[in-house]
Amino acid sequence: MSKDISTRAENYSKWYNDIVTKANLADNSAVRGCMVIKPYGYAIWEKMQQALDKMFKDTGHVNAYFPLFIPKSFLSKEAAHVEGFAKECAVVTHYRLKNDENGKGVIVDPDAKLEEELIVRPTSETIIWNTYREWIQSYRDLPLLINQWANVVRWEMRTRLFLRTAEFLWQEGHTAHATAEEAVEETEKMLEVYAHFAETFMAIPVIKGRKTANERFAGAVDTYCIEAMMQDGKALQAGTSHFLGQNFAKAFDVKFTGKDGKQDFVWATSWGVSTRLMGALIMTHSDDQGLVLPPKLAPFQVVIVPIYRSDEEFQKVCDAGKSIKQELEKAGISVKLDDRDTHKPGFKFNEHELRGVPVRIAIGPRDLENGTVEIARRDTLEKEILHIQDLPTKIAHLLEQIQQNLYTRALTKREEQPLAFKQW
RNA sequence: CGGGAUGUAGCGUAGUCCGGUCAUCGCGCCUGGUUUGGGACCAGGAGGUCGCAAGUUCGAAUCUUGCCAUCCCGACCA
Repeated sequence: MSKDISTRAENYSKWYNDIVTKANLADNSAVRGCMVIKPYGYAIWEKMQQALDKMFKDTGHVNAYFPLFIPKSFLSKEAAHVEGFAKECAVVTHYRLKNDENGKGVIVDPDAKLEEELIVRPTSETIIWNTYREWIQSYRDLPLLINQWANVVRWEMRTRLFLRTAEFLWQEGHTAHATAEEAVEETEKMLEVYAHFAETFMAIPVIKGRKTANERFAGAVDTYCIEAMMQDGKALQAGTSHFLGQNFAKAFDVKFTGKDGKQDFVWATSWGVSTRLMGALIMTHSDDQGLVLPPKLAPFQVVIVPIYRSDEEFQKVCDAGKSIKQELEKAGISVKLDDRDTHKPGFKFNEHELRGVPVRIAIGPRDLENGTVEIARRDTLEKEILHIQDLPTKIAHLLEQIQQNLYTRALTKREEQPLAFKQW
């Protein structure tokens, strides 16, 4: 609550940081610009991954994994690409440490210098297209529709938790096609997938657009993106999909023989979303009480808080809580029973609000007598009393309503924003 | 990478200008008891290289220099 976090009006940036850290999503680490994603934050990311991964697979893609390291020479094969990334690359120059002869600790062993330096991938086009050369000979090998879940490193000067970190998690799709038309179609299709994901799962209305020439991805012919409006009136680029033309095929000499027997370079796309989506999620829905999560991405959708005085009451309300949990789970709702006896109910109420749990159920002795519970929704902070037997259907409905309300609310906010187009 | 600010216990802070029992207070943490429908109360207790490193000085949280980190504004970027 305001006891813990700044308000948006006071200091928007501080409010954002407070939510990330106080809701236990992530923290800065000992490594400059790199964050520790904590279990609760990672659970949200896993939810996003699951939903996206399914959408990728439903559109014909498969997952694979390519190396973290890229030979330096690869990066320079596509001129615009290296131009774009050169300034923010971490470079591996040695492969061994040794004890410092003069004192404590270890030093880099000068004898263990790599013949060719390795770049920690800022993105994987080069290593992937170098590999595709071996995989693609014929039009029969196309299209090649591959996605990778990975971490990448971009040595950013100014970092912010989730929004811009030196290392971040993402997925990168890399597809190869026989024709330009097909590749453009893929680029547009994946942008649609991202837009659909943002609106349906994250409850974030997005605007689809195309980047201008100098905003384009380094090495792309055309860059499409989805942008979302944050509560401070700034737009956040939430996902990009690139039509790469034949740039990388030419750089890595990836040709295929068509039905007509003629050779041609392969057409390419790449597309990605990152842990920055977490930042978008946080900034779009949260309020001065803390995080607000859309039910479809909440690690648990419902929390049950037992209220009791004696040990005997504790047993009774917990038993009731357990059976409610079971009934809700049967209805496909994820539930956590907060049966910690080390914290008071009021403390738990505030904590779960701070962490954005969509629905809270409070159950106490009074409820046991009446066959009711008190439920509270996080988005509006409204409470009502429900009969226990109605819970599965009513809560399922309520969760849908919250999901919808968050979207509508975000859309309204966007429309009310003055046209101050600033970007993160 | 340019401009500005900050760094004292897990968190938030007092003290820094005017060097000298100054390491303050709150939250949190631990123990015991009473509590439990919106962040409980009482009593006791633990916890600190004052960001790091040099320097000035009889003496440095306090002054000087360098470094590191974080935050804000900008440029750049997913």
